[in-house]
Amino acid sequence: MLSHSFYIQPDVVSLARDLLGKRLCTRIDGKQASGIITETEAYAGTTDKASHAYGGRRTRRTEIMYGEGGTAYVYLCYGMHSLFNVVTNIVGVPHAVLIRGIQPCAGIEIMMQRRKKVKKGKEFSNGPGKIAEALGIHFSHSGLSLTQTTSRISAPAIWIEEAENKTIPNEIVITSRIGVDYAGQDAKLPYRFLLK
DNA sequence: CGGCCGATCCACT
DNA sequence: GTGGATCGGCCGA
Repeated sequence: MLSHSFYIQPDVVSLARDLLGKRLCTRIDGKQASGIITETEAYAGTTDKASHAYGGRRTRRTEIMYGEGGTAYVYLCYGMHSLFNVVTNIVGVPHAVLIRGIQPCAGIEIMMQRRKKVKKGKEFSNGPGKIAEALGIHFSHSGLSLTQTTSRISAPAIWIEEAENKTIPNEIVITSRIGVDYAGQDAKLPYRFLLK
């Protein structure tokens, strides 16, 4: 499991890149599931027009981002999708990384069950709403620690760990972020990272 | 309190 | 490529 020190790194953009190839795991409703992170986006806090925390905006929803790095920021989008983000940096700096894609690893059966509307053969983990649904992550999980054990179980409900396979830098594709046209010039920033 | 909108997904053409 | 689903959050009055 990645340690607290990983999440409090000051550069959210390089941290987003470094999350590629790591394994995102959940143990929710007694079911374990995991996948290798294949797509991320960095959201750079108060100076980033695409961020919910742009301009220092603080609300009950965004308050989670102002907390210590290493917690989950999950919010409802379009009235029906939960989007999972990793909060980074120190208290008071509202940086976050949106997880947009995984390659299913363990618990594929339960993930397909959770995404049962999708016909067989269709992709079911290549978008931020899809991966949260497949992994059982809900916006009510916002604020959960990714590093601290809760109650008697041996791991958090959601955590990230190193994977065996090595990420090769030249297999990483960098583009602008998706769905943030409202952010003006900031929509063009090279803050999206994908594994080929 | 009313109204608008969104870090999306899916079905259909 | 287009449009509908669907509702919490945010803002202005």
